[in-house]
Amino acid sequence: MNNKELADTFTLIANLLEIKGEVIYKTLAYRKAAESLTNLGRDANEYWKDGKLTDIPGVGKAISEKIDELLSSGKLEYLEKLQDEVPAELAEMLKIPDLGPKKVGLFYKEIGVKSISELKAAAEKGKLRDLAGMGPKSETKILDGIESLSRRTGRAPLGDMWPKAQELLKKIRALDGVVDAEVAGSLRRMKASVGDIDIIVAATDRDLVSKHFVEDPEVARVLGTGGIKSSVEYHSGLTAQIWVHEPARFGTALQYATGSKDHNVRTREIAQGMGLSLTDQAIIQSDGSEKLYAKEEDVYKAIGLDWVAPELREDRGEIQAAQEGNLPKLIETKNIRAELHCHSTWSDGKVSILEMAETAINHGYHTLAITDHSFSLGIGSGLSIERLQEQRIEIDEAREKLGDKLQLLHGTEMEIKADASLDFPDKILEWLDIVVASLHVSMRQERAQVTKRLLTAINNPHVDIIAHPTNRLLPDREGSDLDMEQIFSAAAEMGTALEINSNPKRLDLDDVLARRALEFEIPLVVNTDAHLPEHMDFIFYGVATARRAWAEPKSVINTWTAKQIKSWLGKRG
DNA sequence: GCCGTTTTCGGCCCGACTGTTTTCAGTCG
Repeated sequence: MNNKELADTFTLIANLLEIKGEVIYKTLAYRKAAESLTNLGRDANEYWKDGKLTDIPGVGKAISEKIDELLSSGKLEYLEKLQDEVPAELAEMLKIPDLGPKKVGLFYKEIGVKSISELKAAAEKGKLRDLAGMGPKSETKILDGIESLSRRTGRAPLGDMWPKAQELLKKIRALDGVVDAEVAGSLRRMKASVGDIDIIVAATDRDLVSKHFVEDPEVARVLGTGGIKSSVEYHSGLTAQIWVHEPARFGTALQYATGSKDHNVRTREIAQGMGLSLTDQAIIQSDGSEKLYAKEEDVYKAIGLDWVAPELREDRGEIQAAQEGNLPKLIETKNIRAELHCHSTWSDGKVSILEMAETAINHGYHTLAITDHSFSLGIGSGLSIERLQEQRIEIDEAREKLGDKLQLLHGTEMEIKADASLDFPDKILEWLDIVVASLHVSMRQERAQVTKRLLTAINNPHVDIIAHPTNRLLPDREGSDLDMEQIFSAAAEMGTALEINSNPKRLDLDDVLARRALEFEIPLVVNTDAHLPEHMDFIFYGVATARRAWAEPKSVINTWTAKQIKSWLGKRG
């Protein structure tokens, strides 16, 4: 069982306990443990083997015993017993908007409703309205919620949501009386997948802004609207909400809505310790008076913290760093000066080598590596050794045209085959300027084999970069089952760089693994894997992921000078 | 169920909105 499966198990337990009506703090403890396992960056099996499960934050005696049972036997008696009382299907009903654990529990206990389809039938027959706390409106709301669930998209990749949020933001900023507006929530924290769009608005006429927001013709359903908060669902299935505040409260409002929840719990604790109460409206002093903050920086300052970049606000140590003045000087997109993984028409890219080179120059880069696929990747029309040698001629021609405007490197994205052999012999790898290795096939092999494939590449001194190491695809395809600790050890030993692939469908390594790689002092590289000139804009998402991993420019090789990159490659053979 | 710079017991962030009530419970973020 991997971390995600453990986390899913504890999330299920939390949901079932909540429906059962267990004290809320017990369910919170299970959720906290699930969250913690997801953000761990190390395989929980490692902790288990060392007998150190309780070192994991939020894991104490009871939960560590459950992890032990799950890892030993793959089963959990506690969960099986719990399911006798509360069927696991009930947890599915929690996905219906505006329906929570109390109501699900009520419907189950009172009229035996176990599934969404049974709930729908009961609502249509008017069987819900007479239950305690229910009425005709609540019944209709549930039917609307079920319908909305079928329309909703769930969490979507950051790359899909970000442009939509920017459009919405533009619309809102253009409204009368709007002074300022910013995205908040997981979108502002640049999480790889995002549930909905949160926007904080500073406005002089707050009602007018809310009115325009909910009356937009693209709105399918108004989920709620009040003096401060309004939320809507668009015909596309996307949901968005805005909080409208007076401009003087914009700082606390933005801080609050950016989250994460756990980060906010910490900031509030600190405020409490100072006799203050931090809310989305203001900081309330011990005498009850309000202090207003228009700027987020000043909110952090007021509770003794340096301003924390949104990408770090996950309660992964950033609060302590902010207290001690130790926050990292995070990498920025403008620090990126080289692209070391892209494709041309020689394989599955859409434009010529020269066009990619010009795009790189327009991005202000000093170095570009052309890394077309190698031959065993049939779908990417990979290059044979002969074709690779022919490609060198075109590279040299391009070099002549470009002069000193760009350092153009001839490389490959070499396939690591299913049997762990590499596509090119060492002689060819040595001849190339740069070697990026990756796998695209047989990613569902068992852990030992798929790990061995990456280790073979890492341990070859001619391989410089491992691209998209886990091969996950957002939103749904999980990465290969890899022993990441072994891979990190080997990469650290060999000095092989690991990629953060900036394509928003990949973002691989993810933030958690990239941070772990930095702990091993492994060099990172943020590449776009561009197949089109426009793809080079993806760098924004890759850098965001690097920021979430606490990366500083010096740890990312494509922030280095052209000379430094050339010299690094030269030393690697 | 977890945790400790007042605590090994007693807390655990805080408020908006809605629909049901007639002062509050449930849901959400």
